[in-house]
Amino acid sequence: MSNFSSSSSAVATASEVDASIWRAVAGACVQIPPPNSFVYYFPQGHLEHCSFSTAFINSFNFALGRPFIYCQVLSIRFFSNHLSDQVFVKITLQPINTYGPCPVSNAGGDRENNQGDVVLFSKILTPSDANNGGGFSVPRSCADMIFPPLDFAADPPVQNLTLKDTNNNAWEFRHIYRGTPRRHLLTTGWSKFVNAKRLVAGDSAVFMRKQSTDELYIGVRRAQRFGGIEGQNGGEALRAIENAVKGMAFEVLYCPTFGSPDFVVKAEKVCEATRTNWTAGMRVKMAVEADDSSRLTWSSGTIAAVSCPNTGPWCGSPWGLLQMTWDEPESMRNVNRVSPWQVEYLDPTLMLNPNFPPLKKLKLLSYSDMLLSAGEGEIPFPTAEFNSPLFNASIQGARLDPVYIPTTTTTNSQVSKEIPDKNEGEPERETVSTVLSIGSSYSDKDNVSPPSQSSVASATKLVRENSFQLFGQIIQMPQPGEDGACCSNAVSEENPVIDHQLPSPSARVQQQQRFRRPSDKS
Amino acid sequence: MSNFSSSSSAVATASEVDASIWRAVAGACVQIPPPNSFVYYFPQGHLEHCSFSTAFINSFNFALGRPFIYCQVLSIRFFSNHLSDQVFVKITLQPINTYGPCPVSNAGGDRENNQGDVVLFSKILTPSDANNGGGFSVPRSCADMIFPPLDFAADPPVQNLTLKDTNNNAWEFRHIYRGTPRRHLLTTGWSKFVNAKRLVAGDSAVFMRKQSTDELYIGVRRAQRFGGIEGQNGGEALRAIENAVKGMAFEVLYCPTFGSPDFVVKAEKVCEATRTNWTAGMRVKMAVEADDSSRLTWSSGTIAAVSCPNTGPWCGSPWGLLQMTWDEPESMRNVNRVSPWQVEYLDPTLMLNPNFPPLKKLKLLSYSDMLLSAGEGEIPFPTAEFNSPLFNASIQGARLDPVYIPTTTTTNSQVSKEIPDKNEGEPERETVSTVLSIGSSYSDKDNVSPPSQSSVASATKLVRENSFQLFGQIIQMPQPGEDGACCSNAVSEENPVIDHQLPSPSARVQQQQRFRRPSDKS
DNA sequence: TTGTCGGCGATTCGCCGACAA
DNA sequence: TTGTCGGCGAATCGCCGACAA
Repeated sequence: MSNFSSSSSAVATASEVDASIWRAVAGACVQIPPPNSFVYYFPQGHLEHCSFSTAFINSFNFALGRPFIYCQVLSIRFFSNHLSDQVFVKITLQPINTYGPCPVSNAGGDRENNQGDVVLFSKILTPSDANNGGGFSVPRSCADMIFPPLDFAADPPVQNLTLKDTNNNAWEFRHIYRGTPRRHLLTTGWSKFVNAKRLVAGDSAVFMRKQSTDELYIGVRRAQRFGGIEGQNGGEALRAIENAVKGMAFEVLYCPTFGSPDFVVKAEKVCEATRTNWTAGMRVKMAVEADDSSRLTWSSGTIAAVSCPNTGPWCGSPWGLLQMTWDEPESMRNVNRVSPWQVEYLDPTLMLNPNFPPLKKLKLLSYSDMLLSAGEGEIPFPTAEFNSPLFNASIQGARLDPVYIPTTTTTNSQVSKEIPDKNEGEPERETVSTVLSIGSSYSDKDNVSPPSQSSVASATKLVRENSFQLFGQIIQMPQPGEDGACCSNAVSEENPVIDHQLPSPSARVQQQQRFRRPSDKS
Repeated sequence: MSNFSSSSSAVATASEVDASIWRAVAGACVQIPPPNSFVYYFPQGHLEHCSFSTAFINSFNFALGRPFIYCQVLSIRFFSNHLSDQVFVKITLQPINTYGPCPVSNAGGDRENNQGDVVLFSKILTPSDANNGGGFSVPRSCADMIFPPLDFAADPPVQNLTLKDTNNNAWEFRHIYRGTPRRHLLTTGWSKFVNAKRLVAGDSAVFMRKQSTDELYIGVRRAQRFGGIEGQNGGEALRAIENAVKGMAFEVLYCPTFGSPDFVVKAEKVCEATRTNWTAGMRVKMAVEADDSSRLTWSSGTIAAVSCPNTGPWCGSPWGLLQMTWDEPESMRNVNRVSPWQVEYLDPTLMLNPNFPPLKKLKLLSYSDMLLSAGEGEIPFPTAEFNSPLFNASIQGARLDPVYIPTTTTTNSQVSKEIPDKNEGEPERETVSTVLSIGSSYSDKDNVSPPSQSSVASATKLVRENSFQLFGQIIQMPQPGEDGACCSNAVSEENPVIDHQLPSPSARVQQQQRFRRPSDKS
């Protein structure tokens, strides 16, 4: 390879990973659309995922013609990076130019394969897990759910476990049940693992068991650190966009990371979410994972603003439409803006229901919170990757403080300063502080309590709005006095240049949704 | 910071670095054009430096209009990455639309500041340095040149040294002179440094001393590994190109790395280099650093092909014009293509002149003067940094003094490179007749007579100035006669000895002569 | 001159209950 | 139930000449 053609991908070498293991490690919040399903591809999100600067994203002219591209998923391949154990996925997409009706929601499409086969338990590493003593405190439920049962007749009960990581390397751990009071511990082998994977307190270990084969796996999730996402090479991303615009099949690469949402979204999710009249002040919730990944919890917040660029390449895009103020800002630190399909409207009438699931405040804030907060120093965290132990040798004398500080002044203490967002170079992003209507309201379907977008439906009818055409149209500030049925009228009748309709996931589709800019006559 | 505006640069946090320290760490082959000088900016090289894929680079339409942009340097700022200690530079450029004649060479422009103030010694870490025992074998010359003198009356002579890294962190090392036979060692503190910087065998440590203040510094150069260059964010690079095309000032970021040449080149170097009629079969040499960075040596090779795109955005660009076949492919592994200004034509008539390099010209120059003044005059500087081949545990006998002074009267050329060989025992001496050495061998300044630079300069002047249409013209591929007319004349007439009887520094096996006729036997 | 090795201390590492939280 | 601590072995780390290369 020549130095003039260094095409080394940022992903380096990687292994293909079993889909069910991949999903377990990626987390329940990550939904990868299945092959053959229909999706919207958001180049803007792709570029953000590749760490392109806001200035670049907002100003570069891609000659897109539209801020999203309707596609069919051709193939999905799951991977794990050899160096970091970071999981990522390669999705091949085929742009579809025929905008037919919304594809019918494929029931169970999200869980098309035997995901239920994998039992998992994840734990955020405590300082004791990561630094001290070389052992790992196994939560009881983890031992019960994942590990083979111990022979409790023995004294102490002990066994050796062999777990495979996502790159199919085997790791041996000594699992013992001892102490007073008794508890499960991983001892011998754990320290090697921690050092080899460069884990620090705040990272997570994901223990998994395939029920069909009783094989054990261990995955790694890293806490948010500096250094950014190792996503697709920027050039490859631009190539992908180029191909997408031409209508050619293209490949994208997505690394699930907290705060970096997927930019390939099931079409029906987009359709459904953009029907809601999102307005500032609305209460919404967003699914986040519980600490042990066993279930989803909700993080609630208020829409601070609904803003959408009215010029530039992303004119009219719903991507990142909602600026949020979260009830627990610490745990949602990097999630200031979300797209409509990521959240769910909270009906105030339901909110008052005492049966509404109360928020779990405590756990989510524990380690990740400390890791990301700037001020207090309760726990000496090695936050900078620079300080994470690479070799055993480096941490000598560091029982409590693995951070080696050079002898004099060092600036490593600048843990995680929150970087102010200058919004430099950002084009006119119109902030609509009052009321916006996107699309029309509709009502049907009864509310269901489990995490489902469908609950939006019943809630939406309470919001009545003026005409706001979502995609590409200049946003009109609605008049507070106007209320009522103007919405559907305005959109469906005022605009003669409706060449494509937003595909709707079900037969209840209405004709008001416009996905194309009037000026974009294809 | 929002997840929708993650503008974190790939460079993360960094410190500004003193220019002279920066240059020492970057290496003598890296020439940063001084402020106010005139340069050519090569977007193609910039994209390659940012690890854009070849496919992207060759196909993306930048609407450049030209494959290079004439600019004036507005400002230069030197940095060091906090995490990797990697040095990089930010250059602000102002495109100049008036294409006047080639700017006159600004004498001394390369050495605008007090670079001679810094004495340096670099050493490639052996496995013992990096892994075993936690100590570092200090080459004698390093101790003599860089460290404060020990009190040799003590037993053992010992002192504590405080060195600052490029991020201004201080590191303490115990420097002791002990063992039988006596030698300099760094013991306590070294292991911490190695682990903190994540150094491995094959990486280099650069020891420096500012003569004016007697301050000590230590820098790090990493061996080539996978993972690629952490250059500018791809988006920022594209922004830069966009601005450049518009004629607006723009900023580029360059990380010196072996095999990734600078894409901001002094205008006169480009002009001069592109005057030559480059043809396949030509013999050229390229300056590379010696192991200890004390001087430059030359790597010679043959132009395998001269190729230039005649379509696309880079039509007619001289960037990467020359495809090379190096005499020592191992050390030039990632340098398959070079640009004309990186190499120097080897005129066969001069090469074979027995009086060619008067070896005693530079003997009065100090160590650092050699290194830092090497770019003086007409010597074209390459932008590649020399790194030794990767180490593995079995490599034996990596030397720091590869210069062997021929003992016969025909001291017309220097033997230069020593390639560590996997075979145990004697490393093979690669004797390359075309290799010149600039600067002196260390320590015995009075005994060694390095070749003068003037001889090199004279060689340059003999490069014939045929009409090579540089800018935008399709390059004609000359018909290279196997040997070229001038070559055969020169060889037979001047000095056939070189080809067949190069003086060998010792009784060691003489390796194949790579100049012109490899099949010749000794 | 200097890279590697075997040797031997001194120093961690890493396993263990004991405690609370 | 489980995070952290002090304690104590035991296994490294790391300093040292001794050798060659």
